[in-house]
Amino acid sequence: MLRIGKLTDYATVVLASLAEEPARHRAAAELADRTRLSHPTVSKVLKGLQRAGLVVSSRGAHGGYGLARPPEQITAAQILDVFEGPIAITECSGAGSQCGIERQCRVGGAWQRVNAAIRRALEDVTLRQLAGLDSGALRIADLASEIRVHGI
Amino acid sequence: MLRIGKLTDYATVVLASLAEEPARHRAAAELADRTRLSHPTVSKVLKGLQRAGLVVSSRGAHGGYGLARPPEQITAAQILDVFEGPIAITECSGAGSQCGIERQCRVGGAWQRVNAAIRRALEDVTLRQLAGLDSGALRIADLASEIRVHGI
DNA sequence: TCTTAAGTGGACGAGTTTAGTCCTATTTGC
DNA sequence: GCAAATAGGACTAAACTCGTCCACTTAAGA
Ligand code: FES
Ligand code: FES
Repeated sequence: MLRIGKLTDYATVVLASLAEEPARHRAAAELADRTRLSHPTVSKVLKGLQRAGLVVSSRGAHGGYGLARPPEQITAAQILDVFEGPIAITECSGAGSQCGIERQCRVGGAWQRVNAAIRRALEDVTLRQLAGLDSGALRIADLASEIRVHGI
Repeated sequence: MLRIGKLTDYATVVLASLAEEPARHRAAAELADRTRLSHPTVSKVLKGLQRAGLVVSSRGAHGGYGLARPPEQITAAQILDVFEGPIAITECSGAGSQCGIERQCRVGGAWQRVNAAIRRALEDVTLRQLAGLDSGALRIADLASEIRVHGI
């Protein structure tokens, strides 16, 4: 149903790899090796993440990338924003939207609420959780995933 | 961030239009007029919805489309499924996925949980709510939208 | 100082997906 | 039989995604 781009998926994998040892910096080539992705692609992903402020970089020989913050302070929503852009679930949201039928359509508002709800859910998920580093990580399948929307 | 296709958006608008008077059938041309969309597009959308079982059709002169069920029995998730397909939030989910790095990647599981959470949220939203027909519809902006994910 | 290993930025093209239109066949009411 | 309507599918044009590549910059170390 809903889809995120491959780039975002790659970003998650790369970040998860970095999260294993948050203190250490790693070169793009090393990350490419660990994640089994091609070097140019990992490089592109990291460039985006750096511009977004999720990772910090050091140039020159012995350079590399590291997490800008501890894994529990990086959320899925932040990762999504990097490559998916600020686009909302529907075209008709926010300023400058050229929907054309906004007048006779009351649907827009409801979708935006759904959108906001999803966003909040994504903000509750941290990189630490995505990377499976949480204490309860191994029992992940047993935990109850409870999600609820009130008053859409 | 996450995006749904225009077709899905159109489908919602058309269904909302049908939901205003669930009992009556309407021709595609009339719906096109109401929604300010082009006739071929509305037609395509309705064909899809019919195949998915969300609307029923009658052919021949004086034919038209009507909701297959009352608006409160049609969910946002069902509408999404029609045009967005069964694809999940990431490529690496379910059978036949050719991710290639599944082995060294623990991220997949977490994304699937996020995906499931979003899906449940969408299943809680009915067409009646999307169309703004609910009793509290006019106060929609005041209601608290509460969404939460536990134990991702 | 010079070399080399890294990141930075942007451009590019192939491939895929989406959106919208059109045409033809089929069904039904008059 | 004719007109009005849906059904199905083919088709094209446009948009977007992805992955790659190249020229440039920065810094470490011999
Ligand atoms: S479809 Fe654009 S505002 Fe409703
Ligand atoms: S990226 Fe495919 S399983 Fe993790």
